[in-house]
Amino acid sequence: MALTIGQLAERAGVNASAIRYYERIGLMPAPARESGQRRYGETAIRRLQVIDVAKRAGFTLDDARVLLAGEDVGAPAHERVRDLAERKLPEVEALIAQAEAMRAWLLTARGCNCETLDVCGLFDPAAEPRPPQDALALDRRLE
Amino acid sequence: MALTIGQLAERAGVNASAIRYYERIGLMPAPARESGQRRYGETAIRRLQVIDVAKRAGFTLDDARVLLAGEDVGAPAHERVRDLAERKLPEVEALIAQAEAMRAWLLTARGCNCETLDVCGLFDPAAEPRPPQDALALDRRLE
DNA sequence: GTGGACCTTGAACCTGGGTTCAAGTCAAGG
DNA sequence: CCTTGACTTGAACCCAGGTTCAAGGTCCAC
Repeated sequence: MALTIGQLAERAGVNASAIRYYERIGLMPAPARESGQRRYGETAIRRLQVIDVAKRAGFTLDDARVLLAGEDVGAPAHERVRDLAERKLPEVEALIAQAEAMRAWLLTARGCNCETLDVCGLFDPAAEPRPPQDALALDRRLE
Repeated sequence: MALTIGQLAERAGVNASAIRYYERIGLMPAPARESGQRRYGETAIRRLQVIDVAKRAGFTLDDARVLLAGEDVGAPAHERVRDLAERKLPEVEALIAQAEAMRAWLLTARGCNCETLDVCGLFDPAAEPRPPQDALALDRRLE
């Protein structure tokens, strides 16, 4: 029933080295060991799933730690979930706005007829793709 | 008429160290020098503007190099602009789709009532924020 | 008792787009 | 002469989220 790190990695669809990394940064608890090797229970799978979905929802691993830390203490999940979601929403909306501006610029750019970039209005400093004033740091973890 | 790197930096709204960096990676040409110091003409300002707008439109500095390299050779700009825009559009559209999925997930998450993450359907592996099949590397340079 | 598959550790490396630092050069002004 | 300020260089550092590597331990079957 107890899983090795390799088995857990396969079941959860992540890399074994990522699991060790999560342990290092305090995101996964240090599991029991048999002759030095980590042994995981079923709950570890769910925990990795939660981390994965949280990442894809735009949270950092730091956010995920907050999410999971309360779980260990027995605090109701919905408070943490709602709180984090509320905080992340404006960031995601800013990201969308910015991406839409990029898209608009690119659509215009497809019709460019300029001989040189010097005369191309697309590249004037006032040209569209402006970040919506608050630089968000979401970008780094979307893949 | 000739600008020092500090003057150019101020006029173009970038950091002097960024200009040196651009020179290092072949994005800005090495300018003439007076007793060891870089002296720039007016064209350098425009070039930095082009780089800035290109970045904001979602291009990498590598893309910008392609854009500008043709300029130096005298090739018509519109071909490069259109080409790059055409290539970048699907990436930006994928980014938008992904961000919209994140947004939808977060909106749902705001209504979470679960006692524990274990039972929360939001975190099931099939839960929404899925990248739209092609992992795009756009994320890293949006700010 | 040996081969191979798996596990362990810490440290170094990767990406992109720069920034920061130390140590040194140069010209002008007081 | 000495200071001040802007410039020069190469190298190291920053962010997040891991991956990769070297050197070694362990388990099981053949």
